[in-house]
Formats: sequence, structure tokens, C-alpha cells
Amino acid sequence: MANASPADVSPSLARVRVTLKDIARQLGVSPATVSNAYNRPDQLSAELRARILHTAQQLGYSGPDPLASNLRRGRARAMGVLYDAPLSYAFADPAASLFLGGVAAALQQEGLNLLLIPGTRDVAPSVASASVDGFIVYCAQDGSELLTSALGRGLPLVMVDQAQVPGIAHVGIDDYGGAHAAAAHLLELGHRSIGVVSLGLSERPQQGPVSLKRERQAGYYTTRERLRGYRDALGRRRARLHVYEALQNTPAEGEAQARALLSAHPEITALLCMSDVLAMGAWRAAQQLGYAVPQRLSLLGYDDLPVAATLGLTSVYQPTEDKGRLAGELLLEQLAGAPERQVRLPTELRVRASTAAPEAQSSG
Amino acid sequence: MANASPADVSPSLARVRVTLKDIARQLGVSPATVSNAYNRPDQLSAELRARILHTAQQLGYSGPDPLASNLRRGRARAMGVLYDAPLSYAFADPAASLFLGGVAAALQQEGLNLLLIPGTRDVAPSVASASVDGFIVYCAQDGSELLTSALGRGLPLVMVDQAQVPGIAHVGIDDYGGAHAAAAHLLELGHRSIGVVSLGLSERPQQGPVSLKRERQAGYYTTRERLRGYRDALGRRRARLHVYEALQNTPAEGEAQARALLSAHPEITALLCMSDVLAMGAWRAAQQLGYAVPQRLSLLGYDDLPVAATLGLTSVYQPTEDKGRLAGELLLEQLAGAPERQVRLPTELRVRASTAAPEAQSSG
DNA sequence: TTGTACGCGTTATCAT
DNA sequence: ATGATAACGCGTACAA
Repeated sequence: MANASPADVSPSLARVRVTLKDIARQLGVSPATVSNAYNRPDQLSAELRARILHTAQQLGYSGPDPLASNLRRGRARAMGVLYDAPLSYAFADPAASLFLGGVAAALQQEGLNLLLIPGTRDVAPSVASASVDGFIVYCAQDGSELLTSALGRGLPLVMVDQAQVPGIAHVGIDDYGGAHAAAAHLLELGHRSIGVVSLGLSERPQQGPVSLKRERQAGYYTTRERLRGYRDALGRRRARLHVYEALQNTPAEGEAQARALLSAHPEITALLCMSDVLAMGAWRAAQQLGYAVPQRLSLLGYDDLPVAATLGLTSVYQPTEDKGRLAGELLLEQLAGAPERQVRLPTELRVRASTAAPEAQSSG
Repeated sequence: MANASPADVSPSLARVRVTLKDIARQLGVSPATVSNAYNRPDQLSAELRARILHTAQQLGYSGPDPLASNLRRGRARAMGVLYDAPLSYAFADPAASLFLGGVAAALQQEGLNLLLIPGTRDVAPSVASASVDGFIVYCAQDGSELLTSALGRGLPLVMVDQAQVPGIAHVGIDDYGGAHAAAAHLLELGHRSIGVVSLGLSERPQQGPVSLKRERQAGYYTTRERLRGYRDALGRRRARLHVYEALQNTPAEGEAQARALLSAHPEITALLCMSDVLAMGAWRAAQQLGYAVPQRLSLLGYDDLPVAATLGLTSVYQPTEDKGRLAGELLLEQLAGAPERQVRLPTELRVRASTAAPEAQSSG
């Protein structure tokens, strides 16, 4: 029997779903015509269309159900971005925000929505149930469940800021080169004892000093490459590097690790921070310890967020927003049938006021 | 080996979609059983389930299609957030990011994904085609198409930072009170000529000086209320307010409007900025003009982002992240059948180093 | 524990 | 310009 019989008991509250068919029945036209009224206005007379829309409004029908329409068309009209942390981190991290902004800009051109999928434990179900036409996997650890479960969907996919995998579209930056340039800059200035405030090495970060072994095994490509860049720059000279790992990419963690580094190794005259966000925290630590920047302590960031220029922070620039836009575009390309591409963007050291030669003090 | 029929012509590229039925047929079991293998593991023997999963893997079946599954269940497993601007703005604005982080945190508890929907021209189709179970409408203009088209979907909905509408869930803050406190603070310090760097008044912002008429007609509730708060605080005293409208909530716009204000009205001794982001730009303008803060110019923000404390910026705190979390929770409540609620969160003036009494100079 | 049968709400195709 | 029909891929009673 009809789901909206004349003897309907609950006229307004019962929310008996009104469907396209109901409209059709009510007007004595075919469901196809009602569908056309919404999707192909040119396929029916303006007059009939008006009547349909009017009846729809009267009956409280708000247009074709996207769930059904998606199924039928085989398109979700959205792209998924997998982020390797709670989403609140993504929004708290300006670099991630910039990146997502770029992605959004690219998708918007095609009218696609953006589905954000956080990488908590148990990502698999989230990924499996995501109504999307493709994925962007951002900053996942090597061999992460995020990536494997996304790949499992068999949809177009773009990896970002990870180790390249043959046959998979990829956008990355020259992490190594940027880090190398940063460390080289410090060496040229004369620094010989340098601290590194590092981003997490793996999904289970360990706060504080990092063993060489752990450093080599870092699960995050970005972190691993930057550390390698720092080390290689120092390699030939007799300078010492002390690496401390932050639990999160936040100013608070930057402050904590900077503090720990400086108290364990007072001879340190410069800090290489693996992000501007960490560097901001390190700066605060320096202030509170009474270390003048750059006289007593040189400070270097990574990312070159807009705020770096404001603060006069020397930093390694990367085109974060472009990276996002590009990731979106590579995804759209695949959706259109083009082959997957791999792109590496350049980085560039931007020297500002936070780095200088170390004071000519008795340093160890 | 072929992944389909023996006579398959295109073995690997043809991407003939593998469905649940194919698995069932291959194993000689019913589709229902395969479905259960994924959704109700307890409904079949572990042995059979293992065989099913194995076959699925072999055939390249990656689990039930979310599009179909969503239709069948009538749930999209995602919530939509409508943002009244290009998404890149949302990510560029720390306050919006914080808010979204809060929303994400709330949704994550229920395993729901977050669909971001930008408010470009032609929102309606985006909203109509969004696979979601509810909407959060953030900062939309009064009577905006965003809101009306979202309401049209007939899904649970929460309005945020807008004028309350009876019968619709709502989260807001005490915009008026915060603004009032900020202006009152300046008056107590002795300021008598004050500039306002305002957020946009409507979807079509007009850079520069704002007429009183336009001020009253501001389409954005938040902007309107804050302006009212500023004005009311000044009302009884004979202080002058000069309101300039920013095109966007960015430091660059803050800088531009601060510059314009100070050059048009050199007698100004304090700036009320309607966001911390604008205030940061205003600060830069002050620096470049050689105006010492707070001696020559007092500076006041709104939102109290973390950076405000770092910079020593006096600001009006609002619990931005909680606001997001709450919005998410109100939405989940409705989905669970509870009645819609309306919540207003408090604001609080936080006085820091950027405000002081005006210098005792001949001021106009 | 497994299978049957049906429908979820829409749209593409073809016919009229 | 409009209609009939057949999928789209799956989940869930209920029967076996």
C-alpha cells in the first residue's frame, strides 16, 4: 500500500519520506519526468516543470535524494582527504590548513565537495564508508594503514609528502634540499653546536632525545628526509647535532623541546626547528630563558608560513598552498582518465633576522 | 589469471566493477551472506567469513560500495559544514580552523566524517547534492541562500554565529557583550577618538569608511552586534568612532584599513579590530607608520587566538573550539531524536600589553 | 547458520 | 515532450 495513504494518521510529524515517485503519482506523470524537471529542465515543457516544482514544494519534497542519485550515477561528487591525525590537529596546524585550502580551491573548480577523514585508530571503516570519488593521502607514515586502506578502495589517489610509490600520483617537496640549506646556512655563520627540534618520527612519537637508530627508522618521510638533510650538511665539518623529538606540531611542544635541548646542552647556539610552528614555541622558550635571538641563539623554521616573515624568522619556504592545489588537480586529472603524475616542488631558504653568527664566547 | 569470466577480453584495465554479488556467485553463497561477512561477522561461521574475505581480495573487491550502502541505510555517515566563503578562506582563518577542529572532534566520537561545503555563488546545487545527515551553517548572512537551501533539505541543522531563529538549533557567543567590554576598556583608559577595523558587513563588502546606515543594515549578525556593542559603550560619553570595513579577514586587509583610518583621522589613539587577524595587520601598519603600541596607538583584537597571548594583544576571548564542538554535539543530539537546543557562550575581555592610556599630547 | 525476496530513490535508455 | 522499464549495489526481514 501507499506510504502516504489518504487515511494518513500523522500528517506533519511522521516525516514519511516524500520521494520523487510520490510527486509523479500525485501529478499523474512518470518519475522520469519529475527527475528531468530537476536535472534536465530542457527535456520538458516549462509549464509542466513549474507544476512539478510547485507540487514538490507543497508536498515537502526537497529534490532528488543525493544518496540515491549518487548510487545511480556512480559518483559521489566529493573527494576525501586523509589526514594522519585527529582533524583538530589539521585545523590547528597552519601548514595543514594552507594545504587544505589549496586542495579546496582545486576541487571547487569542478564543484566537488571535500570530505575530511581523520586518521584515528580504526581508519579502515571510515575509509571504507567514505562516499568519495578519490583520495588525497596527506603525510601518512610509510606503510600506514591510512594509505593501504585507501588504496584498497581502488579509486584515484594522490599521495602527498610521503615516499614516492611507482604508479601512484604524488606531490612532494624537496624536504632534503631545504633542510640541507638551512643547516648549511648555520654552519656558514659559524655555528658548531646545533639543536634540532624535530617533528614526530613515527605515529608513536617519543618526546625528547632521539637515538641515531630511531632517526634512521623514522616512519615519516618528511621528518626522515629533513633530518638527513641536516646531517649531510654537517657531515664534513666537525659540528654536533642534538635531535629532540616533539610530540605534536604545536608551539607548546616546540617550547618544551627547545627548553630541554638548551638545558641539556647549554653550548648550543642555534636551533633547527622542523616547522615554523615549533620555531615559534622555541622562540618563546628563548625569551623566557633570557636568550637573545639571534645574538645568543639562532632560530630557524621550516614551511615559511606568513607569520615567519612577520616575526623575522629565518625559514625554509615551501609552496604549501600550491602543493594542495596541485594534489587536487592531479586527482581531477585521474578522474578524467589521464595517467597519474608525480610532482616535486622546490624549497628555498629565506634568511631573516633570527639567524646570525654565534657570539664570540667561550663555547664549551 | 582473469579476474572475471574466462573469456574476458580485457583482463586488467577494463575495471569491470566487482560487486558483492560476484563474490557470492563465485563461492556459491548468497549475497546476503557476503554482506554479513562485512557488516555482521557474528552472523556466519568464522570459516566461511574467512573464505569470503579471501575470495573478495582475490577478485579485487574492496568491500560494500558506500554509495549503495548509504542509500540502503538511509545514512550518509557524514555531516556537512556550510561556510560562507571559498574554503581556502576557512583554512586561512585561524578562528574558522579552530571552530572546524571543534566540530571535527565532536563528530569523530560518532565516526562521522566531515564534508566541507564552500559558499560560492550557486551553493544550492552543492547543498542539494551533499551526501550528509545534517548541516552546520557557519556565519551565514541573514537570509542567506546558504541557510535557506540547507533548511530545504529537511535535515537536522545547527546555525552558528547568526541571528537566532525559533525552532532551529543554534550556537553563538555574546558578540555584543565582548565588543562592549572592549570599547569600554578603551574609554576608561581615556581614549576619545577610536577607529574600528570591521569585518565585512555583508556578502558584498565595501572597503573603507562605513556609513551609519550601512552599519545598521549589516547582513552579518556577528559584525552587526559587535558594532552595536562598540557604539553602545561609547554612547554616553563624547567619544568618536570611525568605522572602516575590511574586504576579508586577513592581516593584509587589517593593515590596509588601519592605514586608511590613521591617515584619514590622525587624531585616533586606539583601534578596535573585529578579529585578531585584522589586529595583526593593524599592528604591522602601526609599526610601519612608526606608531608605538600602545604608547601612540592602542590595539584591540577579537577572538583571542593563541597568537594574541604571544603578541601581548588585548583581545576579547571567545571559546571558538568549544563552539565548534558544541555545534557538532547539538547536531548529533538531533540525529538521535532529541529536540534542538540553542546555546549562547560567553566572551571575556583579556587585557594585555597592547592597550594603554593615550599619550598626553595635543590630540586634535 | 544460510538463503530468499524485496526495496532503498534515483536515472539512463529507449520507445512513443 | 513524455513514459515504461530496468538497472545501480546493497541491507534486512523473514523463512528455511
